[in-house]
Amino acid sequence: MSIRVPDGAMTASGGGQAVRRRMTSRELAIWRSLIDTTGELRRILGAELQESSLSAADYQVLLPLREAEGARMRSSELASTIDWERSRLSHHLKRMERRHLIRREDCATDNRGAEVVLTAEGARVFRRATAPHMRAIKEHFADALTVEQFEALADILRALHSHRDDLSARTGDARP
Amino acid sequence: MSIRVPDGAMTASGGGQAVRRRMTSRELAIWRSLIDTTGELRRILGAELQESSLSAADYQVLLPLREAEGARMRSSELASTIDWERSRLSHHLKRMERRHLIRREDCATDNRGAEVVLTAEGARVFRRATAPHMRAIKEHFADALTVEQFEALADILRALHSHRDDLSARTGDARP
DNA sequence: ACGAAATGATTGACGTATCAATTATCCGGG
DNA sequence: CCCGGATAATTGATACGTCAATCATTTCGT
Repeated sequence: MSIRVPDGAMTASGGGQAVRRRMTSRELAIWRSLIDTTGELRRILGAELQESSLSAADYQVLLPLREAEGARMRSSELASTIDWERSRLSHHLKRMERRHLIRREDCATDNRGAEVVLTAEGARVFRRATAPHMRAIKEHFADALTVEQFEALADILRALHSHRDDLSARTGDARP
Repeated sequence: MSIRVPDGAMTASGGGQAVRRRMTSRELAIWRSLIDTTGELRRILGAELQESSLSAADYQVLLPLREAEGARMRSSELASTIDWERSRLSHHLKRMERRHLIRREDCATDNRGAEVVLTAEGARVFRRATAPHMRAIKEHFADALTVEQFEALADILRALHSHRDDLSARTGDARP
């Protein structure tokens, strides 16, 4: 295994024109492994969080809410902070409100708007979930890698980001 | 690139005892970036596949089915091939059958069993989806990385795998 | 000041994922 | 032979994500 790749020219991230060579089966295998592995990590971490009666989605919502001034945020601001579609957030807040983790109030300065407020219950559940969640991330992810691997991964993620930016700049489709 | 690793003590993957140090905020940030980035890639690739009227899940099911002898497989074999829970597969097959992508037949040698059969329609849709899907993976993923980054990523995924194996060996919980 | 376009947020429909429970069949020990 | 446990697969309940459509309010151009 491990084929010598001619590396025809450039790999985007800074390069100009499109890349012509075909994807190798090794690259494809790495892609699949990446998707499978991160998928499994998601699943495991989600299951661990569940023991604190929170889903990964709940956690994502509660995290910025907890940091916010007065533990409250405009719904749309929250959506853009965690990069969710508005409707997704709306559905999710409904479920979280039913469980008394958050509360929705009308916004004083804009009658269309809604404010999401962290409840005492929500804060309590979140606080209890944090340490075990961090421990789980450490156990299943951070403890697996060397310092060098972390740096390499950060580099790879940077490359993927800037590639994505290049692509959306080229086609001019920033998704709302 | 390719740094000599001092291998200070252990980073699980082969090491014995637990690691005591806390997770750094940088490691946490890399974790979040990994999850976000792969999540977005999933989303993008899923949306692209949709244009061929397939979901990512459909594709995962159809891929091994297409390779199989006679384009048919025992349901449980399919499940373990793609590492899905049986009930997940069952639900999904019901939906795919409704769309005439697959068909279910009784198994001749085991009356409990079911065989999943790829239909002509299923084969056709899958065939048409393949090339655009590969192109999308290349465009959004493979084209972003250098050869060195691919090798580093493969190495990282290997480390995560063997770490997971260590963990489940230690706690003896192979998930069924 | 008025009406059209933009904005903030919600809803309904549908597909998908997970868990627990259920049904039907197979198989091996007594 | 037959009974109990293992195995194959499905079902129902519930939570989650996406899309398109909707509704109310605000903003802006003229």
